[in-house]
Amino acid sequence: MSDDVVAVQNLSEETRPYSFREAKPISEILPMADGLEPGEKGAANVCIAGRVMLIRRQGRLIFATLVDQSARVQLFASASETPNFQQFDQLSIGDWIGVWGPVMRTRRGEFSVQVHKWSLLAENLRSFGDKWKGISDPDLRYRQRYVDLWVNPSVRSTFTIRSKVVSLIRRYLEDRGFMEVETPMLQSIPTGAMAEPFVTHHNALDLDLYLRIAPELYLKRLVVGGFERVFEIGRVFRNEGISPRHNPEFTMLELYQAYADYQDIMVLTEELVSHVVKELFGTRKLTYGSNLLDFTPPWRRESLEQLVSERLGEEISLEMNPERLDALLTEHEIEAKEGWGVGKKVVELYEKTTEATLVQPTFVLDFPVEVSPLARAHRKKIGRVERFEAFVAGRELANAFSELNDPTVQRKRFEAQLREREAGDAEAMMLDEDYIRALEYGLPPTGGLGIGIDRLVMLLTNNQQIREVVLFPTMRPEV
RNA sequence: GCGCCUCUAGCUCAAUGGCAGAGCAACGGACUCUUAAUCCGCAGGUUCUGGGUUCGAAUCCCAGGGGGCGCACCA
Repeated sequence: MSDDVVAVQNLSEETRPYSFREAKPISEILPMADGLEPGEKGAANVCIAGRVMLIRRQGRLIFATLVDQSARVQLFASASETPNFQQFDQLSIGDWIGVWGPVMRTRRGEFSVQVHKWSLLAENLRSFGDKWKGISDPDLRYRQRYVDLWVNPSVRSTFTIRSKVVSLIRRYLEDRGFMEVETPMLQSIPTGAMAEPFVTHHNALDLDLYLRIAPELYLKRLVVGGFERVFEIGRVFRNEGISPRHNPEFTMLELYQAYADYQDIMVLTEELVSHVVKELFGTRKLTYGSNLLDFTPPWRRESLEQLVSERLGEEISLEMNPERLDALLTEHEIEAKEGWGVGKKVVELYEKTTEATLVQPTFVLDFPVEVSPLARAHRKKIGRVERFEAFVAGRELANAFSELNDPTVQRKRFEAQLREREAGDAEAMMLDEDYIRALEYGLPPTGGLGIGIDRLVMLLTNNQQIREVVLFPTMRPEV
């Protein structure tokens, strides 16, 4: 035994160990149950640590359930063999202890660790809630996630999966030659998406700065700079309403691949997502709500106009009769705002009527140029851009395009956005002069992709609420 | 931002105009093979806050606060 394991003389602060590093994960000792008969004690001693989450006192015999990150196991403490038995008897649910002793099977057959030596690592002074129901009040769960994680095992599982998802994506992209980079979160021109930013202030520069709403323009600058495959997984911030599907800060994956177009990115997207699903669950199918989703490539590819036409049973296109389009908007209770062009109206109609019906993974292609200021014009279809959104279970999973790389056209697109901004649209995209300058140096043909990690994790963990996949969702401060 | 719902002991919940309760947790005691759930005992409250109606309010009304859901916005 090392010096780490301090013999327990009493439970005072001074005797508590500063480390307990020889503890093994409980999951590693569980296989030692093999071959043990009920009532039999094993030969080997083990050392484990964790929280006491249940205690069953039988007088001079105590059963407890010790839980660590990996698993749980029963502790068996007897007055005759456990030192400081009286103190052990006084343990509370939630106390952290380290234990040393042989494995065994109780007479009833439960695999256990006998407590031959133990140490209080940290005391729990508070309640972990109802022994059976734990805590369920959402407010309490989000504010005190450290309790939620102990009393609701599925919560721990959700965040374990989240971590694996990010890790799998990172490894997948690195294996394909992508380089991970970090770009500014504090930006003087918050652009690259349509959203309202958070404002902050830098004192030394006496300068208002904005929390980024997207890393997009910086990542494309890096492609101009010669990094041909870059990605960033990071937080973005949007000053908008909070809802079951929106948290003010959320995590985006963005990637850019030189010499690729949106067709290449489509293949990358379906392969990336189906790879993650396969690695996590061993299959490319998964249940979300009442739907069985099949991520096996290739996913359906269909133009936005075709999809909305199918849905409504009549031809919808940018070239359709404008009066008929307006009539359809009215029919579907969409109130057209000042300045909406045909493209915006068609997209609104699509969003209102069609998006929710796209259950199986679907690539929605070729958006109107009007709603896509950073995407490159379609090589064949006038008025459209080479852009797709991936939809799954009625929700947007990814947004991607062949990147617009003509500085003159880009300037005109920004100027159109500026006019919308002046007309009162606070979320219209802002002009970034340096980005235009970067394009003037030459951006090769490039495909780009954005995936909302939180939404992806919701899908993969069968959660309908973003707060279930964000460890500490944004809340008002406690009063 | 708008609408609807909700807030009772540390936790999970009862009590719907008439004495604020239970289970779990806590606390005291008993118990050497238990499995969320032994037995006995003991405590535990600004019923979110502030007004109002009423003989009487956890309950009805008004305002405020926290939370949830829907809409809007978006990813």
